[in-house]
Amino acid sequence: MAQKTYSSYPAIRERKLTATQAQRMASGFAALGDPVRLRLFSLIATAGEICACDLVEPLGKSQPTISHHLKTLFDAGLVNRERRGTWIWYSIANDRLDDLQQALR
Amino acid sequence: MAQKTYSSYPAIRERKLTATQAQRMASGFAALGDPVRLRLFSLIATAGEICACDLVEPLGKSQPTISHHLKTLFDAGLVNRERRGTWIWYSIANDRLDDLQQALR
DNA sequence: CATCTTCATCGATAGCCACCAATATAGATA
DNA sequence: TATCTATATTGGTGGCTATCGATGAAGATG
Repeated sequence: MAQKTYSSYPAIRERKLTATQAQRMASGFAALGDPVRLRLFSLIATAGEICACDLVEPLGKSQPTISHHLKTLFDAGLVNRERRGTWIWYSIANDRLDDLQQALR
Repeated sequence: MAQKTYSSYPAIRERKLTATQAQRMASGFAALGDPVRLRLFSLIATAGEICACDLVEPLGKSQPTISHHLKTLFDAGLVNRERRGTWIWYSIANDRLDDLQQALR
């Protein structure tokens, strides 16, 4: 079972956020705040898991640009990454996504 | 009853996003992707409605900076704004927030 | 080892953004 | 009209970020 690296947040409508909570939440939403990353995220999510090699062509961006965005998603804790031989497979970090979703409840 | 300006999005785990959907969603998450704005949003949400004059001091930023962030939230469709005499009152745009929350379902 | 493929990193550029001081705008009040 | 208060806008600066071409690193294969 996957490790949970981020703690849950209070519902934004119910409690005032501390500066620290806001910082962590913001890093997640900022990662989702780019259309290329959202589409990457959606491609990964609907595929279940997917090779990075299949994420370059659909968005019409260069390979370094896609790699950069995947790193941003990974650093924000939103996706998992696993090397299998030559290829790297991405999947959604469901706990992190759920935390962000619950924060907007 | 409030007008709904933004349409709902598909659940990000279920369907691939089009470029247009990703663009609109991203504008919402980008607005939430800053700790100062998240704390403003949380202050507004927990208050129900709140005067802009009460949003400057809690965050320790200048009045123009707070005004700038409030404009960003407003332009992203996340908050409502209403003038009452000298003061301006802010409240959460619940439909827009719900749409973003449901997108992460 | 030499080579091929996949992916990440580097270096550079252009555009965007957070922030503040100063100023403008608009409503209230006298 | 003159003045006060609340809020927005302007102008400027420094820092971040999206993007790409070129290059590097790491695994696979012969």
